Amino acid sequence: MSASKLQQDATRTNDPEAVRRDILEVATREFAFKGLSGARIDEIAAQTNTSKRMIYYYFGGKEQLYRAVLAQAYQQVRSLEVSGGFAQLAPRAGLEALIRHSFDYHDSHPEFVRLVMNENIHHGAHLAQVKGMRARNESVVAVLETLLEKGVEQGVFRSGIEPLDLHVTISALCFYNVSNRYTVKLNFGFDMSEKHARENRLEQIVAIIMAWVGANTHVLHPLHVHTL
Amino acid sequence: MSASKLQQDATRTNDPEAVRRDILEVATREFAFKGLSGARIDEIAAQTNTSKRMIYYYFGGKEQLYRAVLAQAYQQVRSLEVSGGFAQLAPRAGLEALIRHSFDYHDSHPEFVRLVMNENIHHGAHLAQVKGMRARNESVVAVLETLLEKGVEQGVFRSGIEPLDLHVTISALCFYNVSNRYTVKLNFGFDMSEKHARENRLEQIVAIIMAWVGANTHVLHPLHVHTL
Amino acid sequence: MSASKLQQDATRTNDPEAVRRDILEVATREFAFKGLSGARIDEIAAQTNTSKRMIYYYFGGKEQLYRAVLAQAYQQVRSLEVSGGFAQLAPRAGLEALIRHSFDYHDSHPEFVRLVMNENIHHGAHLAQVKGMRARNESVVAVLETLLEKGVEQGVFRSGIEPLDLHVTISALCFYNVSNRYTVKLNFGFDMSEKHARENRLEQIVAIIMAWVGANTHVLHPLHVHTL
Amino acid sequence: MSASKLQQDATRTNDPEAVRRDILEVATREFAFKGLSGARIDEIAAQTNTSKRMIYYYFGGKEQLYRAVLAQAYQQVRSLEVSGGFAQLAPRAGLEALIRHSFDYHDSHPEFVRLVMNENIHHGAHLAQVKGMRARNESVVAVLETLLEKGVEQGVFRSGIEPLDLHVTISALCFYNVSNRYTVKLNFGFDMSEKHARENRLEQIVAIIMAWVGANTHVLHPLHVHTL
DNA sequence: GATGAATGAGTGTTCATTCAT
DNA sequence: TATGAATGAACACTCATTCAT
Repeated sequence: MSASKLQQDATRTNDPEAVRRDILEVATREFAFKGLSGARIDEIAAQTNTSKRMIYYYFGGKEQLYRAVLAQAYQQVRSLEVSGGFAQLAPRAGLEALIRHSFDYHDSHPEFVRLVMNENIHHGAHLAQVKGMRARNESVVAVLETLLEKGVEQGVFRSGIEPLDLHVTISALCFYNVSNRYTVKLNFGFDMSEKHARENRLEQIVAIIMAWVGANTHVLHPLHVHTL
Repeated sequence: MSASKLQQDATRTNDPEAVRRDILEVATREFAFKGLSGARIDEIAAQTNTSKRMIYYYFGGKEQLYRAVLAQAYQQVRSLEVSGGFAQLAPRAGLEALIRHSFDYHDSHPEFVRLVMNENIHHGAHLAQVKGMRARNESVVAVLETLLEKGVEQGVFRSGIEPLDLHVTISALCFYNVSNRYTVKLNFGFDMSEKHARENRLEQIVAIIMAWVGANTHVLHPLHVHTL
Repeated sequence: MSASKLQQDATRTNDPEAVRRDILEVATREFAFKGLSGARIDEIAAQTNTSKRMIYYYFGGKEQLYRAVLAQAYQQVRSLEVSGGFAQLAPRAGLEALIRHSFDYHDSHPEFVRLVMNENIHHGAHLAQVKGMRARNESVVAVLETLLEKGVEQGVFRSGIEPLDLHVTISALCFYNVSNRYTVKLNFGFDMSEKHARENRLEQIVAIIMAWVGANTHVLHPLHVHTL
Repeated sequence: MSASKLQQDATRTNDPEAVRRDILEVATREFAFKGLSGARIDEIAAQTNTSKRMIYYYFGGKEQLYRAVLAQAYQQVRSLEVSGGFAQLAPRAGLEALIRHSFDYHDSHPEFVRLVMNENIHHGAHLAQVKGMRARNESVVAVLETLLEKGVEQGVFRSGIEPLDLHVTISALCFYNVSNRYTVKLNFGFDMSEKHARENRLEQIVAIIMAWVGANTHVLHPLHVHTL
């Protein structure tokens, strides 16, 4: 019995959850690559083991499928972050581990990064309709809060840094390294996706954030020089 | 008053350059909002003073219009950066001014930010066809190089920081603050576009970078804790 | 039950092959009448029992539909010629039968003639992309070759005539009688499509070719008088 | 002074007849190549020394330009045929000379051939509106009539052949050799436009017609074998 | 649940033609 | 007389979605 035959049988063998997963996986790739309006239902269906009709059967339509993709993508990030156990580590070690984890996650999930870009292009219109976003995300900030508090107590972090600001800083640096790969390559001829470049950049990001949150950092008064 | 002067004042301006600008302006907005495939030529035309037909007369097609929009957007950023005269300032003052300028530019040109996001979603396929990108961009890195060199010489910056890495760091922090506004809002309920939040974040970004490049920063050895 | 009701039912009868045939038939007429660029997909669709959308579903596009029409038109001619059984007849009878068949086919298939004209106007660009043309056509020449060989052997045909030249001669005379009907009518007021004219012309064509291939024909040395 | 400059001046130097000729020449090429609906006014204008506006100024529109092209093409053929002086020659010599002339004319004017094909595709709709077609053409038939009459009188041609039938036969054989070049090439791999093939075919055509009209030709009774 | 066929509203694009100068 | 800009109607083609079986 051939492989394709087996696959066909597998689909026929009435595993609704497998069908859902199959569709979702293909759709994630397509939406990440081409955006909501750029992706084609026909192309998604063609890459699936099922037919186009099933997409409508299981998800209802293109937009709903897109939302399901979004929800699933976010669910994965956050669940990993919480279960990382960073809060239990020593402050510096915990923060650094969290940074490294964030960097790696973005690096190994470019589709997630592109989906988030897409949502921002669309003003978050679709993410807004995905339930439970807020709750899922706030746990990450809680972890950072714990680490910051312990760090300040132990004298290794300076005070005055908001957990959310720290999260945004980490995200910004990790996100950009994946999100803007193509334009950076075209504008400067520098390939941020190369192994060496990625390793290098990770150390830089750790250094940047550690320098900022470090207790011994002299934060000089900004000069407020405006030239425009 | 000359005849041509009179006609310029007339209602039917017959100014090809103005028509081009009109189309380009509307198209920039539409493409930034909806992406290449999401934007509609009909809708763009409807918002112009001309007809759909003229878009084809002036630009040739949807993709070419998109490319013209991209090229113009990049041209504006870089020309401002170079003419900023940052290289002539004292190292710390120059760098800080450049950061503030970058932040302000991203903040006041969200369409540019979205266009860049879009290009990255499409793997830079269209930007690749816009000529002269590389040359335009390298001047920014040159400015940073000058400032870094002078700073190290004067003992206010530490050595070992690559100009391009510094540029990427500045960009990442400034870019993200605009690009990811919507998802941050939805995920954390925090509005990064509010006046107070923006002012606050700018000072943070300056502090982050200054702490990193500062000569007196203790860069501790990374701990290399991997949790994944 | 009304006529339109009947038609609607016919379309619903879910017979893909019938839909294909329907489209192909209408398209043949339209392309023959107006050429590739002159024909309109909308008009073709309007004359079918299906919609414009289905033309794309079944054929992919205008050019592909045109090619399908071409391929089908050629398929019909050749299949008839081969199955004519001319090669089995006595040389003179076989040749004459083939001429009469060729004349009748052109006469009763003016769309085929016009499609061929069209292809020649376009330098055969589309026919070149239809597969299996060469193989289909060479069988006709083989039939003529058999007849000529037998005829020379039996002393009823003169030697030295190439099968392909004979085919071209037959084709030229039969083709022109249909292809150039309109210009001949306008230039000389003579209607070649009238029953009497057609019957008359067929006998002439038979006579012309028989006179040429006949064993007893005195072929005089050409005079080579050039007047230009 | 550059070549293009000279040309531009030539156009500017107010020679309306030269402008007309220029447009007509380009249009003949384009219409012959692509047919009426396939040809583009923009492309014709681009190949001209003048602008698109001038085509409308001189000819009124696309269809009228097409008609002007048609009229001019026919004018050239016929004027050459009449002035050939074939009627003054001995019957056989005159007929042969006329055949050779006709072959050469078709051979060296493929655009004319294609224009005629085009007209036939369009049912002669446009040629019908060109005045004086009938008168121009009947002179050719008159020449053939004279030759046939003299030939029968002198015993070198058999009687019973209509001048117009003879004309149609000559035309058919000469026309097809140019008109159907592309399909013959694709269907049989035989290139009728090669020098050797053309020379060969001309002698064949002369032989075919001479055999038919010759006084000594035995025209056998047709067998009337129908196989369809 | 599953499949190929069908659909209508829309989407980018082209074309002959005319206007303003 | 000549030129670039402008126009609207038409044209080929696409897409998400639904129907019949």
